[in-house]
Amino acid sequence: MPRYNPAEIEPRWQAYWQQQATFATPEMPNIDRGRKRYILDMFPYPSGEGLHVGHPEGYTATDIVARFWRMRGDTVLHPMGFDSFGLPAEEHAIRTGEHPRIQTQRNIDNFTRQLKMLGFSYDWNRAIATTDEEYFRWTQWIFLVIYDTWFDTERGVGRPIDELPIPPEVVAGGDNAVASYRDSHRLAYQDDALVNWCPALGTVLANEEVIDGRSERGNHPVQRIPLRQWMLRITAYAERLIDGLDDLDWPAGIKKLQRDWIGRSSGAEVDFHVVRDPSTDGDPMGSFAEWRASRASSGFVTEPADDALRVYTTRPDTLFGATYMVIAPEHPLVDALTTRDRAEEVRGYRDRASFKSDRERTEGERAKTGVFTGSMATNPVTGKAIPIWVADYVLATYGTGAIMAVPAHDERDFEFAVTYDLPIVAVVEPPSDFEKRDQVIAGRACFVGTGRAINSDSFNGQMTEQVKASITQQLADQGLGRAAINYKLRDWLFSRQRFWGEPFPILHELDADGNPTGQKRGVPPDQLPVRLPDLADFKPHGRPEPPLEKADDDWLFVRLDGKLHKRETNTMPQWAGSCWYYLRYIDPRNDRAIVDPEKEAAWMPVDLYVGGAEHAVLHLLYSRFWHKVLHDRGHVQSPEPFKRLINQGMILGEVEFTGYQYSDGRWISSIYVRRDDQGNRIDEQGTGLTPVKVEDTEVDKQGDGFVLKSDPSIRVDSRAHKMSKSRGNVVNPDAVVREYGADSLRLYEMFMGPLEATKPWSMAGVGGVRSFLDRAWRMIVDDRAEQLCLHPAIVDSPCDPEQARMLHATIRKVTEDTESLSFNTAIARMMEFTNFYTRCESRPREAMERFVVLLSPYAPHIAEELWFVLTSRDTDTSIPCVSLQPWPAWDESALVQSTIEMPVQVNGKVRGKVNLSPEASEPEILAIACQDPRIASLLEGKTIVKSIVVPGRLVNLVIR
RNA sequence: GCCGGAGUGGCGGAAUGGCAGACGCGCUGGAUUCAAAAUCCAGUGAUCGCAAGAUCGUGUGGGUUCAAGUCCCACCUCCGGUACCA
Repeated sequence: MPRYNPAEIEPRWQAYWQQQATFATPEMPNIDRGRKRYILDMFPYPSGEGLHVGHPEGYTATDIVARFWRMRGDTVLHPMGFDSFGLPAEEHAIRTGEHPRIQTQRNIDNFTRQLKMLGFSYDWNRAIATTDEEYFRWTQWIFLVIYDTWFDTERGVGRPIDELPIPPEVVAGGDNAVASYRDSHRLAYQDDALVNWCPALGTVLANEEVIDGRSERGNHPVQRIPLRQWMLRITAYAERLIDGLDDLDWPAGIKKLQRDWIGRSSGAEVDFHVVRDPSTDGDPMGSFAEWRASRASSGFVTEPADDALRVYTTRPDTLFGATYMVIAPEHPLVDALTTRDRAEEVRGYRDRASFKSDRERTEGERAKTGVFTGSMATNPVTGKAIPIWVADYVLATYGTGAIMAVPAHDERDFEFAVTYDLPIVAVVEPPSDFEKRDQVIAGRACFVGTGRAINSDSFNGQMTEQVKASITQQLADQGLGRAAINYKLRDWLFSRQRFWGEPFPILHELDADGNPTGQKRGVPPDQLPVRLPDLADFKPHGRPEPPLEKADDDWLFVRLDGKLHKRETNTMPQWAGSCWYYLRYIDPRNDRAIVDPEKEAAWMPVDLYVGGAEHAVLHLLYSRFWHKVLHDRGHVQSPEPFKRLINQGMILGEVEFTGYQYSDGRWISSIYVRRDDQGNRIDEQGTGLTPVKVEDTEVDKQGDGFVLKSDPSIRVDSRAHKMSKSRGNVVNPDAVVREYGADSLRLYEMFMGPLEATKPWSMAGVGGVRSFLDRAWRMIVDDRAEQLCLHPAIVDSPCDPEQARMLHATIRKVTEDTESLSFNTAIARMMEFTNFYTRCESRPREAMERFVVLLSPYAPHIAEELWFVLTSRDTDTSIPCVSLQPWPAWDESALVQSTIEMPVQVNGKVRGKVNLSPEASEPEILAIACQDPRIASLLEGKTIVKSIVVPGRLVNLVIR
């Protein structure tokens, strides 16, 4: 019996596509550039759990778009690959001793099987994995490009390191001085950074991988320790990364997220001269010279005057109100500024602050704490001495690590000043409608807005913006300050102490005794890739030292140009491979370059990029940064990698009903509603408020919420949650395909709602789209016949006008909705089509054929099978499969109706409907509307004050 | 706290300022069946009414408009992100 049987149809057509290479992409889009489409998915990390139903959501969307544009005659590049370096494979290796490569390959195979099972039209010949040596060879090569680049701030571009101008005094210092000068300008450099060391994971993490002082992965505690790390100077590209966003067709929210993450602010740097407090007899415990030296090594461009403490502020206009200063506990000048009598207290405070995790610092009330250093500084405009405090509400890593505190106009400073009884001087007059205006002026409240300057000498009366400019200018004239721009973005901590990552292509020079000379160099490109060594033991040793240190000497030591070198043993973070994979798909087997320049110019940029919003800042910012470096160095033509971006929404688990017992205005207990093996209900009293699962059939609507049918005192809350193993609400795509078929899974995920919305799963909904496919099948196939053959209602005669209207309106709606990625409404329209035509006793073949073509990007397997039946392809082998059919066009003339129904409103309420010709003129429409008996009776005895006729839509009569 | 996004039937959702609830799920009734499944047909926002129909209805309160789910103002709730960035 030829019933619709996806289990039989789907593997057969998948094999056919593979055999016929239906979706192979040409090397070059050999037609004009406007007709190429690069449609990209965020490639998955191949986890041991296999595909999650969230993956096929974005993948189906791009697959529909790819198939749609192919059918419209464009040349489409639609590839897939695997982001296969990553922690879980290494953790598995540590647990089992099995090499990560083996498990990774197994997972890739499983993912590939699952992706093929869903019928995606990827060009599998272009598949890549970031763990392939031939792939990471080029990841290493790009690192060498970054290492070989410095950022020319004057021109705003990255340039080769040998074009870096060397100041004469550096040249005078000899080769080593020149080398370290260059190193300090490279986009990839080593630095002693305060890093997030996670003892449980045995690695250092990026700021982005730490959430509330715990690791994003595994939720382990994270400590801050200083360690020599590789950094990428992404901050040099901050401005370019902001500017580049303008031309991108990305969701406004994501652009804003990136802008805020980069966090550009403009203001001024101000130098405060430091004086000792004459009331204390202490001398400083460190020297300014030492401090200046330490700042120089961390890349400061200009140095403050000898005895100056430099701050950054966005509000230089409030300088007259700066009544004290604060430096971060980690500020290098803390010792130098601390007087002997304050030493013990300051050291105690600093130690406490360093032991606090980020979580503790930000937890709870966040009450401001701090200690006085004993030193004073001179406010450069008032000339008054103001105290310098140490407090952990000032961050060492932003600005200069020190601030001028203006308690009258900054809420944090205000809070601190109140706590420690520091003076508060208002210098900006709040507008008259500001509630606490008088309290602000009296120094008893805080105002952060802008206004007219007061208590500011010659600046009094000027508006904030003007004062900012004038004070900055005055400070610059006196050499005490200058306009400055700051970014929240920090340089990218790029090394990891892991085994399962790309080794750095860097060699450290050793002297005759085997000690590092401090000189390093890149591995010559012809010696790439630097492969991972064979390790017998993957276990971390609990020290912040990379596992590759355990490698054999053969791997570890390299003789090059007569000198012995030790390899860098850190590995790159998982982001590295995903930073440029979109380029490799264009030319995946090229062994001379990352990508052929001609092909890159022809295919880039990516026209549509679909993936989860969790990558809004990290992956998408890192990728853009690498792309811009490659662009500056002439390796790619496109300035930006991803022209259009769409974030698919998260898929939640099925809606759960949860019951609570509520009494006397509070929760008294939770009620467990469960069933035993025999299906009998078990009730038990709990003590806490443990969530209680309730069957939805036991729930009754009452008022605003739900109650349990059997016991209305039990309130029921309905809500969908994130899918998680612990909640047991994870949906497995394999199981869905087994029960309903891949086409149903694809169609359901697109039918759930808008692509970008968060939406809960519903297995009944999958059944719904499956029954649509069943109906579509029975519309065309005679499922009662013995053989696979056409339904007897299929006829060769043309459509009647009504059928033609349905057909062409459907073509139009599906075309427009597919273009705008409104897949849910396109599917709804195809359902209407099917409902209409299954009621027709004769179904013209032309309508059926075009419908199947429309369906094919959405449900490609059943479409191929129905196309096969409709076109008798078994007898006429010249007919190509439906995936290669041209997309149908609609005929406007078929959409024209002889009469249309028009609602007639009286005073804005619909009171009747009239049928009339679409060409009727306004007076005609009005006349017909007033003749309608119901309308006429309402008009009796009234006058029409106004009448609105919207041709083709409605009539509204305003009467009195 | 701040920044995004969203609040529409029992549920997922649809609606260029122009008939609110397309399409699907669920539910109710009917046909078919020995029976069930499957399928097909009809109904399904609420209230009132035998009916024709009437009134109310898109988180809350105001406003603009002939006309508001849609635009404006204020507020509430939920979800996501972020966290002392001077």
